[in-house]
Amino acid sequence: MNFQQLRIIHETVRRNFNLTEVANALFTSQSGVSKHIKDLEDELGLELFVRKGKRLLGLTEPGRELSAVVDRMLMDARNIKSIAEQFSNKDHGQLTVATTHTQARYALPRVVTRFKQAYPRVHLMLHQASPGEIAAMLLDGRADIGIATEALAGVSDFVSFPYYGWHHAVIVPAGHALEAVTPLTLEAVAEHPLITYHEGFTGRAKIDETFAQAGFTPDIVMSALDADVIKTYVELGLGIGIVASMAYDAERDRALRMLPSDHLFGENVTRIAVRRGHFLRGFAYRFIELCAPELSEAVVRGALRPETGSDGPF
Amino acid sequence: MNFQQLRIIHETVRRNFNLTEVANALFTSQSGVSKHIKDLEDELGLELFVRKGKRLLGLTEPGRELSAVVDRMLMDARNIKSIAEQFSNKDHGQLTVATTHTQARYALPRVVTRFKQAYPRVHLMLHQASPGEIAAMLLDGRADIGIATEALAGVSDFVSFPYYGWHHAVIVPAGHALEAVTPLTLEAVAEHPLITYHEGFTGRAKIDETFAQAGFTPDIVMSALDADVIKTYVELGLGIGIVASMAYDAERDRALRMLPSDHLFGENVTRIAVRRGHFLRGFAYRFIELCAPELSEAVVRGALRPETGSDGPF
DNA sequence: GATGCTTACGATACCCGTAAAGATA
DNA sequence: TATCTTTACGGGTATCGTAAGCATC
Repeated sequence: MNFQQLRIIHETVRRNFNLTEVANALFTSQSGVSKHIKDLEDELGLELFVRKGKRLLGLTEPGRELSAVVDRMLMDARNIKSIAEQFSNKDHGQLTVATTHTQARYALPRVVTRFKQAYPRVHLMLHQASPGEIAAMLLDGRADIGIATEALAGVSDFVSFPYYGWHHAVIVPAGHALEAVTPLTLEAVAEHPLITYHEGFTGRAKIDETFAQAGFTPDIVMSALDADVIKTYVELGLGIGIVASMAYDAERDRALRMLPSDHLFGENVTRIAVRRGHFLRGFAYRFIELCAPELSEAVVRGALRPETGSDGPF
Repeated sequence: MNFQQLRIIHETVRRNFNLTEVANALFTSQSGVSKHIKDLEDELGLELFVRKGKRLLGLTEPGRELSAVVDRMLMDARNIKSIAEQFSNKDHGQLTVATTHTQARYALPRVVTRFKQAYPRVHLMLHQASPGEIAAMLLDGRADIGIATEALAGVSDFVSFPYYGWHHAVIVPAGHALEAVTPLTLEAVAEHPLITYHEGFTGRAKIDETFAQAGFTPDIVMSALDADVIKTYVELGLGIGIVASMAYDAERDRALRMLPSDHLFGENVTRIAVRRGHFLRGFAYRFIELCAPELSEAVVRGALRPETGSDGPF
C-alpha cells in the first residue's frame, strides 16, 4: 500500500470511475493507474470496484468502507504538509476561503482588508461558489474556510459557527406604489411580480417558506444568483426585488428604494464552517477571528476537538 | 512522504529515539532509518527531532504536532487492513482483548466460552495487563478492546461503556474474630492487618478513599496484583483480605469466609473501552454484546461517531 | 571502548510510461 | 469505430543493506 494507490482510489471515486480521467488528474498514465488499483486489490485480497467486463462502474461495499478511511488518510497527508508550512514559514502561505457572492460582496471586504494588512505575505484565495460547491470544497480540502448561509449547518463533517444575522428586504424602483404602503405587508408584496435569489442561495428557502406559511403564492418572474443582477432588473422595471438588506446602498442605488421589511421575513444566519480534521494554519484562525471576535482560536479549536472529555453516552 | 517514513517516525517516538532499536523493530537497517528521517525532514523543510550532535533526544514542536497526525494515519492504515480482512474472511481473524487479572479470571470466562462457540475460527487473544498497559495497547492498536476498572474512563481517545458494577468484600480465615462483628464496620476492619490490591488495580483507589473519608488509617501489610495471591496469604494468616467480591468462591475457598461488606465500600464499575477511530471487525462488536447485551453494535458505533449531528457549541 | 548516527555505494525491486491488444459502448 | 481498460515490457529511480567513518557516552 502506498500513497499513490490511495490518491488513485480517491480520485477514481471523484471522477466517476473513469481511469483515463484519473490518470490525467494525477499526471500519470492510465496503465499505471490500472495497475495500482489491481495491486492494491491483490494486496487486500478483495475487489474494491464493481466491474462490468473491463469497465469500472462503482464501489463494492468494502470499497465504500475503505474509501472513507482513504479520504481521511489523504486529508492527514495534506495536514502534515500544512503543519510543516506552518512552522517553516510562519506568516507565509495560502488561505482559501470559499464563499458566496453575497458574503464576498457585502460582508467580507472589511475582513479581507484587515487580514491583508495583518498578513501581507499570505496568499488569500477568495473562491466564489455556490453553497453546495463550498461544502464540496471543504470536504475535499480545496478550501480551508467556508462562509455561507446555506448548506453548512448540520453536516457532521463540519464544525460551523454563526457569523452574523441579517434580513431580507424589498427593493422597488423609485416612485413605486409600494412605497406608500406602511407598514409593508406580505400580501401587498405578493401582488407584484418578484425578482429574487435562485433556490438554494442566500436564504431563498426562507422567503418561500414565509410566503407559504402566510398562504400567498408570489409570482417570481425571475431568479438570480446575486443581488447585483436582481437590482439591475428591478431598475429596469421587470418587478420588485427581495434581496439581503445589506445589498442595498442608498448612495449607489439612487434609482431604487429599500422598504423596511425586517418584520416580513425571518432572520437568516450566515455561518462560518471548517472541516473536522482539516489542519488550519495560525492565520486561518486569525481570519475567523476577524470575522467574529468571539470566535477566538481557543473557541474554534475547542469545537474541533473530537469530543469534550466525556465517554460516550454513559 | 511514504509509509515507511511514517512508521519510522512513529516507532522512533515509541522507542525513545534510539534508531538502532527502531531499525530492529521494523526489520530494516539502521542506515535506512536514518536516511528516511533525513529525507522526510528535507521534504518538509524542518527538523522533527531535537538532536545533540548525532544523537536524537526528542521531538521538536512541529515534530510533536506531526507525530499525532502520523499516528492517526498509521491507525488508518491498520484500519484498511482490518476492513479488508473483515470482508475477505468474514468469520476468521484475530481479536485482541486486553484486560486485568480480575476480569479475565472472574467476569470473562462466561463471555469467552460463548464467543468461542459463536466464532470458532476467530483467534481470540486475551492479553492480561495492568490498566495502564491496557490503555497503551488500545492507543497504539495492539488491542481492539480493553476491559478494566481503572484508567479507561475520561480519556478522550477512548469511548468507554460501563460493563458491570461490583463491590469489594472482606475475607478472613475461617474462625476469625471479625466473623462475629455484625454488621461489619470500617473501624473493626481497620484494626487488623490488611492484604489487598496494588495501587492502580481493581478499585484500590476506592478502598483507600473509603478509609480516608472515615478517618481511619488501615495497616496494609501487603498488596498484590490479584485476588488469588491475596487469598493465599489470607489463608496463611498474614492478615485479612479485601478483594472483589466475585473473587470469593465458597466451594473452593473452604478455609476462608467472605463477610458481607457491600455497605462498607462504594460500587466499582468495570468498563469496556475501544479506541476512537480504530476499526472493529464484526465479531468485535459481538464480543462486546456478549459482555453486556445493551451494548449492541448500533449503540457502540453511535458512540464512536465523531459527534452527533450538531455543529459545535452554537 | 562501546554504542549510536551518518554517509557512501552497489544491488535490487518498484514505479512509471510507451505500446499493443482486448473489451465495451 | 471510438473510448476505455488491461497486459507486456524496458528504462529510470528509489529503496535497501553492507560497510566504513565519526560522534557521543
